[in-house]
Amino acid sequence: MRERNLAVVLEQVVRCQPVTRARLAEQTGFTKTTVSNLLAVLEGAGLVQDGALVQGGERGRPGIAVSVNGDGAAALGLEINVDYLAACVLDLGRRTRYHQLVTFDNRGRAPESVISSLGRLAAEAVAAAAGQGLAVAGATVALPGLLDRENGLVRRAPNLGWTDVPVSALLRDALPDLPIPAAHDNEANLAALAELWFGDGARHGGFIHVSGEIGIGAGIVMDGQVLRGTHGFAGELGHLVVEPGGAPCTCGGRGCLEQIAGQDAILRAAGLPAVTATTAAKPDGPIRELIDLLEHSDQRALAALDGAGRALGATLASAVNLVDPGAIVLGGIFSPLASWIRPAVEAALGEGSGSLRTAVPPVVASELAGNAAVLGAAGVVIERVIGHPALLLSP
Amino acid sequence: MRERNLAVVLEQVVRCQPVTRARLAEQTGFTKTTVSNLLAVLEGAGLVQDGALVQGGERGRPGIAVSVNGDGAAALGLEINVDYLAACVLDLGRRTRYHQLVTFDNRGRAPESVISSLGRLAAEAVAAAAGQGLAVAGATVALPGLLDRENGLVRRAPNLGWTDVPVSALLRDALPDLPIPAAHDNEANLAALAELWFGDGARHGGFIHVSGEIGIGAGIVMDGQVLRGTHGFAGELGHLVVEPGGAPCTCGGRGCLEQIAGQDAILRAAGLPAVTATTAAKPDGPIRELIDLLEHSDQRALAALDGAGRALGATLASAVNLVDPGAIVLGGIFSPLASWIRPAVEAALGEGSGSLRTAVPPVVASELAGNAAVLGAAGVVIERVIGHPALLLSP
DNA sequence: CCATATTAGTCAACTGTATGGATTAAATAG
DNA sequence: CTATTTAATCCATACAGTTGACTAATATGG
Repeated sequence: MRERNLAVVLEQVVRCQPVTRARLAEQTGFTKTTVSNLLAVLEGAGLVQDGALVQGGERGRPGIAVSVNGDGAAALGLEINVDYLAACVLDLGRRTRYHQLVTFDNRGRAPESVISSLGRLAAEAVAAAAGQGLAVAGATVALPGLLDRENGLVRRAPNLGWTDVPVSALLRDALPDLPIPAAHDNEANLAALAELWFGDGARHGGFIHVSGEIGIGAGIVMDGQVLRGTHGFAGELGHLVVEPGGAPCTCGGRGCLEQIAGQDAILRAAGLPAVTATTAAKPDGPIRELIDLLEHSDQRALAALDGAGRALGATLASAVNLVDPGAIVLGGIFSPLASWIRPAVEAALGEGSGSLRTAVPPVVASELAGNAAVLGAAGVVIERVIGHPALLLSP
Repeated sequence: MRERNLAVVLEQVVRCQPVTRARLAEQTGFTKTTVSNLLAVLEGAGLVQDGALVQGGERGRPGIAVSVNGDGAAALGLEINVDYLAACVLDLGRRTRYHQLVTFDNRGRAPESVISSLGRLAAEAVAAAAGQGLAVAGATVALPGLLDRENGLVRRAPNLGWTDVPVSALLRDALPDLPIPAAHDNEANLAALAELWFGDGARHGGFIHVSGEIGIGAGIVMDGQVLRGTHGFAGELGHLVVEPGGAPCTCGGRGCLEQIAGQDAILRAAGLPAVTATTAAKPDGPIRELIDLLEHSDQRALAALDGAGRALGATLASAVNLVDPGAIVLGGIFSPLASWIRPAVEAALGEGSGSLRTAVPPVVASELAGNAAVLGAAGVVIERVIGHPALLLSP
């Protein structure tokens, strides 16, 4: 019970950053006494902080500004991807306090080896955080591939070449011991959550975050949560069929969106060499070359993006009819390409989504681009701390 | 706090029907004393009942079987549809205690008039329930059309001819006053929930319930809840595009599934006259005629269902990739037609859903058919009572 | 047939947590 | 300088669930 109420108060503090105890009492429905007591506990755990005096009304005693303690607990986000490992540390105020990206060709390397490298990266991050007076509360790892979270397995990560890898166990061994047990989740899901917590996804209620990478994934966020599906495989937007009987796809089907609007397909259509593995936001990747072409109004490149956009929009129309999102967020490689791809997406989306709905959801570009997944991973820890502050009490 | 704990205990009682206090204590984590106290409160409210003695282990004192009181509170489900009004009363044991369906051509009638007829039906149902010693705790109304539940409006119900009707207010006036305030929801959503609570949808984890009526709607159930979408318009499966540039649809688009696998399209393809409004499970409707043809292996009819099934399956493949349901449940007109349509659905579904997933979700026929929506409506009340038993305490 | 083990349920004292009303603290208005 | 308003805290109280001992009802085994 205490646990729940601590969470309620802490959530309210986070939402309204500098608040007085009196206002918290109004908002939460607790008495001022209770709020004071709960805040005392949270302050003891280093989660909140008293600040300057603030006068609320016209006259009367000024209140004490309570805010989240930016120098107490911190969250560690980690990411394993095809050609890099990444780590970031966020404080509870959601500011980035440390960020590290190490290029690393992980294809074919043994999972144990990759994860122990990740462990070293994590240890560095924890040390760096400690140097800034931050105590890392927990970590989450972003992984590319299909996960079986119940059993702690990576079912298949085609781009890493992993099959049925017991990540949970490996991570337990490799990561430093932290108060909150380590978690892991799909890259696309975490990127979508990052959009919710750090981008402006929250303004739209629910949304679909489209991650363009080698494949095309989507994270569907509704009511502040990712839609996972019964087996955790929801959001496979890239394998919706756009051209029945079209080009064969790695999934075994034909005419999947991925084959038409995926990174390789776009590059090929634009006359650039396709690459087998690349990161979305890399400043010098093939996407950079593509953008150069686009900025010089290269006709082939423009046509490539128009075609991809139309396919993507038509597919999203299906998703909109099924899921009714408040917005479509273009992430991954689609984020830097948004100016060129958005018009076609919007056009196709408008044609395909029923006129019954008042308005077609707006299509916006993510501002997080390549860092979305790591940020989301750290965000999970932050949400965890806020939702269960009792985990950080007492030894 | 008490409220929550009452709900926890009651939920457990419902789940394990006859249970002893000792077992409840184990399952809920409360002490035996606490369970006893909470049960005393619930018994006072007429929600649970002590039964016969039951011996649990090999030896030792036998426990008292606690079960839901089937003769205490009851739930009223109501439905407004194009050509009928319906009401049903369920007890907390989920048994149907009263059921009434009145044929009524509601097209064009003023909403006030329809709702006051519904009010009379509701009053009869409450009286009938009282005659059986049941106290109706609340009611929910199933409506065909797009709802704005926040503002209590029917936005559009094309088949009823309603636009922006303030149902909430009208219902408040027309329905008898009950301890739990009346609610309303979309027909398709409630049918899906009925499948969850009264069919065997629960076994599959999450599922998509496809309602074939004049149009084709779907209720997506995940984690025991309906996926509503940001504006409450999720599940518009019938307006996913199957044939780009195909036949124009009432929604303004072209080639929507509804135009290929909807009731009218199937009837037409089978060589039967299309009808503008009919209820799925009516024993003497045009669907009955269609089934007659099918049972006599009429080639045109068989081909019609094969074609509709392939279109439906292809569309569902998109839905499966996006939402990852544990099963597809065929409801509405698809339920009686399941034997003939299922093979094509399964075939198309198998082709279109990515091979990444281990298994394509099973396609099953709903056993509830036409009554699903009313049952779901009553089910909502039952869930409400179980989730907030405190609402039925004290005056 | 009776003692013992075993399981179910209740009773009485205890503890933790939030509430309510009064109190102290710090500002502005006149 | 006093009255008023708002903020925060103090202290006694009530509620709810826990703890551990106790009673009740059955089966086992000598």
